[in-house]
Amino acid sequence: MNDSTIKILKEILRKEGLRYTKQRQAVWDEIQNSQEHRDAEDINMSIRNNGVNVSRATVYRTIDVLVKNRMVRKMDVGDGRNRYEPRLDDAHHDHMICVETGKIIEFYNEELEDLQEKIAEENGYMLVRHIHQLFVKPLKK
Amino acid sequence: MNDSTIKILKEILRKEGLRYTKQRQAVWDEIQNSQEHRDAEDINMSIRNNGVNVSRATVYRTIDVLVKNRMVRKMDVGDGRNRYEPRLDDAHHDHMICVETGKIIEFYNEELEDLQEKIAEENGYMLVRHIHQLFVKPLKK
DNA sequence: TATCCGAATGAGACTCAATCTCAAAAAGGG
DNA sequence: CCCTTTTTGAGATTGAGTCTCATTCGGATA
Repeated sequence: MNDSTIKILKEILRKEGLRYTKQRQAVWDEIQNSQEHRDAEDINMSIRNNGVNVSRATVYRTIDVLVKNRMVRKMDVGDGRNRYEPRLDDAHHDHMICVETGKIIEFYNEELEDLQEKIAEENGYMLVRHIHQLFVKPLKK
Repeated sequence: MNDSTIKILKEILRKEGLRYTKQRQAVWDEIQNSQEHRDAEDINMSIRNNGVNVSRATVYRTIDVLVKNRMVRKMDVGDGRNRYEPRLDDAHHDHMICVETGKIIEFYNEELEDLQEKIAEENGYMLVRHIHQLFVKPLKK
């Protein structure tokens, strides 16, 4: 929607040797314009509701490019459907999932990040990325 | 295979109101006798190779019972196939997965465990369980 | 030990997210 | 506008996991 992210998308596509299409723009707009953690079907439906028609295949194909280029974060909540969230200018964070309500809470803890790197190094490795989800339930109910 | 774990399995099944069957024993034996992180298909094939015939449905059904009763740990490596490992007398640990070799390394860090509980509590929740995987690559290559 | 009934099993159908196929449509450089 | 190459879309396919239901089996009881 806004000019600066259109430019960013075009730049990425150029770098990847891919063409700029309205479908790819629509997918990126849709993800970008929501801070929620949505699945592909959800994203696909919203695009359709906005009047654009993008096939499922294209949604997945575009998400792959966006994930590869760090525009979108793919998260596995453990229920078989991946969730996606925009990560433009977005600091890294992990997720806490309430097992009672399904609510997803984002968190970031510096100490935790450092500790993970330290653990990897102690084992002779360097950290590339990590998956970290805390499944929680409300205190005192 | 060995008497003590047969007893444990029987005890769990009794507690769950389930019957002791050779299929359930075969699934548990198969998981228990390997320290690897194997998927259901792999476990199923090994059982067949040992001469017992257990259906896929039964393998999954039995694994569910074993997971529920903390005999087996189910882990999501993020590739669409869950892996299972025995956890009898086994302390909790997380996993580090080498993105170059696919090797899975187990690790445990007390500080990390404490920190997660602390983070959950700071947000008004209590930790039920967590998924934590470090994707790593070898240092200096 | 034989009987009996509810539980367990197996074969294969089904689900559902995700990927693949390939003919038709569109991008974009010249 | 043309032409080549990429992209798209509709629907087929994959694959892990679940479900169905007729048949088999466990094990409590007599």
